[in-house]
Amino acid sequence: MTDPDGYDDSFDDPFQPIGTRAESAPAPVRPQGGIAARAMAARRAPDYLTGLNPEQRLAVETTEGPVLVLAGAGTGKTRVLTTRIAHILATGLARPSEILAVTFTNKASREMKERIAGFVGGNVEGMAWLGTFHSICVKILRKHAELVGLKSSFSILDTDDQIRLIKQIIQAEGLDDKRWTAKAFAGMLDGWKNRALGPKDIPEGEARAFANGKGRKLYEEYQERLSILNAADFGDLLLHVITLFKTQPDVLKEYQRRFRYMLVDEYQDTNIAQYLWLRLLAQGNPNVCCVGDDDQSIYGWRGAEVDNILRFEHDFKGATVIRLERNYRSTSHILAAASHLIAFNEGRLGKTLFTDFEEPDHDLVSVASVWDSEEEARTIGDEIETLQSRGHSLNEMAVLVRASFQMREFEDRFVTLGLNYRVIGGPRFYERMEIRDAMAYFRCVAQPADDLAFERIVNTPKRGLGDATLKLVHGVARAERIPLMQAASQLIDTEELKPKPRNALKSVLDNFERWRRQLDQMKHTELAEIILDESGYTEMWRQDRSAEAPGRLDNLKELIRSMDEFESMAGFLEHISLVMDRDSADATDAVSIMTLHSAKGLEFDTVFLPGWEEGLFPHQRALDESGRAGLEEERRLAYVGITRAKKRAKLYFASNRRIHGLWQSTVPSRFLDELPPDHVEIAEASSSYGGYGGGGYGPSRFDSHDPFDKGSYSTPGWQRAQRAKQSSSGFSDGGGRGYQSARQKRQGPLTIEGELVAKSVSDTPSQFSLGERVFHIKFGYGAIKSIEGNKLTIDFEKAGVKKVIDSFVERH
DNA sequence: ACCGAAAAAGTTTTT
DNA sequence: CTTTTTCGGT
Repeated sequence: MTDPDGYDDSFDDPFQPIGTRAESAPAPVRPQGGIAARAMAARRAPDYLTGLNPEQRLAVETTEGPVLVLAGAGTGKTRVLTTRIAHILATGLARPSEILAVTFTNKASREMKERIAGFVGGNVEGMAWLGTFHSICVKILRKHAELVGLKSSFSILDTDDQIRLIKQIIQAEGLDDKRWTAKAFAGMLDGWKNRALGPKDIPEGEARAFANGKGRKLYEEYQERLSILNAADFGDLLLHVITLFKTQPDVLKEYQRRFRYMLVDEYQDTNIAQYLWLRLLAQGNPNVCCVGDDDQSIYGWRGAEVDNILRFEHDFKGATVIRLERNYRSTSHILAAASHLIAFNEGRLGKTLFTDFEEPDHDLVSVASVWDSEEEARTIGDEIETLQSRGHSLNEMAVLVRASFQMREFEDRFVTLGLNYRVIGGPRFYERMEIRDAMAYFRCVAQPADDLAFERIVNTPKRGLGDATLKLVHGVARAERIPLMQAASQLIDTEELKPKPRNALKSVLDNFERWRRQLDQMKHTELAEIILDESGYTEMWRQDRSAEAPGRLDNLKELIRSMDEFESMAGFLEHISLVMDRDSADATDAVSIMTLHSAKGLEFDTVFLPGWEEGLFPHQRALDESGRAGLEEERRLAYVGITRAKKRAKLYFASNRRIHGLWQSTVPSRFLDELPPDHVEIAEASSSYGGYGGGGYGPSRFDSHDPFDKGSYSTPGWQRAQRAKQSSSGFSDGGGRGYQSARQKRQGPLTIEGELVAKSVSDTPSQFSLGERVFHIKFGYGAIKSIEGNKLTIDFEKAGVKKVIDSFVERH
């Protein structure tokens, strides 16, 4: 791309439309459905359309007006999106630079680019407006920065910079930064910005909730600081563009005119700000196509507004809604399980997935009970080995957990088994300490006014420049209104500093000056190496004898290697703030371990789903904090998990789990009871199972290990779903008394029609006394050493000292 | 200014 | 039980 902002791109489109467009003609405006257009499309019977089913084809060919494509899991969503773009290009309806295609992640936009390239023959450079919400906003903002009070060279703060900045503001305000943490405020800020609320717009209640009513003031101050630093945080990228569009009608018109067709991926994940952004653009042009699945909305907790997709028809008048329900991924059992489960949710647009993929020998969805997380890992490890020995590739297997702490147990087990695995997710490459440090050095060289970067590395490695010195520098900087580095160099010339810090500071500044001079003279990768070397940074890690140190050095090498792809240091820094995920394109065969959240969009032949227990999944916190909505989001997460499986879905629940160091008994997840019995098998009981089911709580049909007993299937929720499902035929299952009466007796978490009312841990004082001899199903006999509420510390005769919950032991 | 010990907290994640 | 962050002593 010759033009860096891709905006004033000339008409040298790399795509040659299949249509009859004259070479020098301006963009054709053709009435959709016009005879010529249809003839044009028909003439070639383009091969890109031939493999589509009727709904997919409709979604591709309905180019005019608002379109909502409800694409269930595995129904070819990405295919529709990319084919639609290819179709618009091929029929000459728009040029590549006139299509806006928005995704959430860089990964998604990269994939889309690749797939469009497949259609159009390699060159997708013309698709200047295919990218994430944020990258597109940056592109717009760089062009019009002055109109919203920024300079075009503004820098983008990442989460870490943001937190440190907030911390400074909180301290400057004289607040206790322990009582009012920067992290907490960052969370509130995020919430506000997700809803497109500026300092003046935030609700009074929320403004008061933080720091004795200083919330609004802090927000204002934070924005002020950002503008002084000529910086924007991630939320600002969107908000500034919204402001720009609202205050500059001519600019808005320009973009409305430019974007003839707009596409949004994963629409169920959009927040309010993103919605408003889209609405502004769509005002001038109704050709908006949003693709999403309300049943896969799992990011409500970070601001995603399911309402956006639920209200689409209302918001975009005359919208065509197309449902993609034919699933190309999973067996009928897996689909039945997922569909039955998700039917328990109320607020949904409703889709029913179906498939032709039906063979008598398909595995049922399996549910297995295990004693504890250790046995869970052992069982899954064994099953993986069995599958592997039958010739299944490890790449086609995944363990999907609810929370990351569950991963360790599997890693441990797989290590002892010598099973190859990879963990997906976790800290991103660019979030690692060493990468951020190195980046801060580069930023200081390339952007001398980058205070946050300077602060980060001024004393890394240790140079004897602590708080005291830094405070002085800060004081000068604030008084003179100059960047920290400039302030530091002034300070050196005075006598205010003691000789030791003074020399240290001087040597740091001298270094930066030297590096800056070398910036234009040598290759940026070479300079980067020199910087890390001469600053003593690499040496610092070489001295470090901790286990991670070698890995960190490797990461630094990797960082330098990745810089090679960029033209210059500045070019590298420009891109890095928005795009830098490590491409772990690992060729080795390995089982994947990841959270359910990071599994969205992926698929595997076999999916292992451990930890289906109340409190963990659905997670207690989701229930406590968001009630019904929280439960429904958890259920969607379960739906996402099951639908990742192509051939085999295997679910597990443990009767006992160690949470925060103490053993707790657990109840099988209500989601297990929401699965359709005909498509589920209860897996064989494990040998080590002691016959102690459910930890003394109410029964679940999964307490039974008799493979012939599929349980009663009569929980209230199950009946409700049955009624919903069969309401057309008037059929209703009348059973269920047995379970209900048992449920009323149980002492565990109290639920009323799926809504949790009591907390998980009982607050009644323990009925045990010190020194008492007790029996525990796992650890055997022991004596009570101490009691804290319902937590007992017990010295077991065989197992040693353990902490357990009192409901776990009985008097003896 | 730096290091070690104690205390606190401990879903989910992208840009 | 772990990991991370903070506090206090040297």
